[in-house]
Amino acid sequence: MLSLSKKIDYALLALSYLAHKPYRAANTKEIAEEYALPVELLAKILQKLAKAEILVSTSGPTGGYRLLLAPEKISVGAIVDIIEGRPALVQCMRSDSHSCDQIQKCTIRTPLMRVNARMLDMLDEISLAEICKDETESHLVTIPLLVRS
Amino acid sequence: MLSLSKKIDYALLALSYLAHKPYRAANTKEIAEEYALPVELLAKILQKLAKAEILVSTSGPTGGYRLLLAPEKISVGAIVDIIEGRPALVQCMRSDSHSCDQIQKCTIRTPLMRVNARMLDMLDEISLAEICKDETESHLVTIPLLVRS
DNA sequence: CTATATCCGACTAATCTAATCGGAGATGAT
DNA sequence: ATCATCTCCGATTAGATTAGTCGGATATAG
Repeated sequence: MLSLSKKIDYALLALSYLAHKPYRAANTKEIAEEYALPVELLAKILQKLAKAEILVSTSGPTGGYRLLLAPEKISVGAIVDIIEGRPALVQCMRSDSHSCDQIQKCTIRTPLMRVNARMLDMLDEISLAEICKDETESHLVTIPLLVRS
Repeated sequence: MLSLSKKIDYALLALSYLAHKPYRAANTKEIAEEYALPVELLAKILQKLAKAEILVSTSGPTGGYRLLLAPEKISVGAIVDIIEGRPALVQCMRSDSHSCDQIQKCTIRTPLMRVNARMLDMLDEISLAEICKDETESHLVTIPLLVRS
């Protein structure tokens, strides 16, 4: 219910990891171990991101993935889109299934589409940079506490 | 993935039906037939809404449900909350499960909580009245097309 | 040529959601 | 008073979605 899939979680974690290491390629195993994620699953996620040209991949030893765009240029909406397809509040708003089961008397479709649009807008407005930056913010919370005494 | 459950759909349909008939009680069967919904499932949904004092119920023949509040006073967020519990973008933000599986190195928790809060705010801002009103609005779209020739 | 990568489809397992079933407790109408 | 028609509630089954696994192909640095 209104939750992100684990795939999206994993994608965000991996992307934030890569955003912090822009100078070199990181491979699937390395990232999976960092966050204790299932390697094969993460692999497929990274493959999709590479195919969508969010990441570049290089094969062979010393290979791995690297961010292709600046974190500011990547939106959470785009990531969701790539990995799970465009989300929809209700099934009848998905690109595949056009018909509301048998509900032809549905009176709430139009307003719900507006809500749906608001949700998509929200996701598009959030950049990967925003998802990454808060390491520094939580440091700003921690350090004063250490300094206090 | 970021979708409402059918229970929520059914709840919104039922509530919009009741909003259009404020003068009398409607029973489960009547509403279920109107939208071709499974009766027993709808029954449980209405029961929850009644328990949460969104609806009042009266038993026996001629009984049924009636809206207790004006549609403007009921938010979609509240309905979601009653039927499925407070939604959360990721599991670790739910009131029950406090711990991120094994991911202690999670770097994205704080920013995601902010996104989560934005989503909840959005749901709280949308009233049942908004979900109901668009019958008239979609008429405003249709009529000019008919008038055109 | 070999070890280490990405890549990709098909499959199984686990979880979550939808729907059904059985039966108890009100209450208005006859 | 009893009967038909409701609400009410827990337990269970069925179905759909998501998570995770497996086997094998292709690329490449050393």
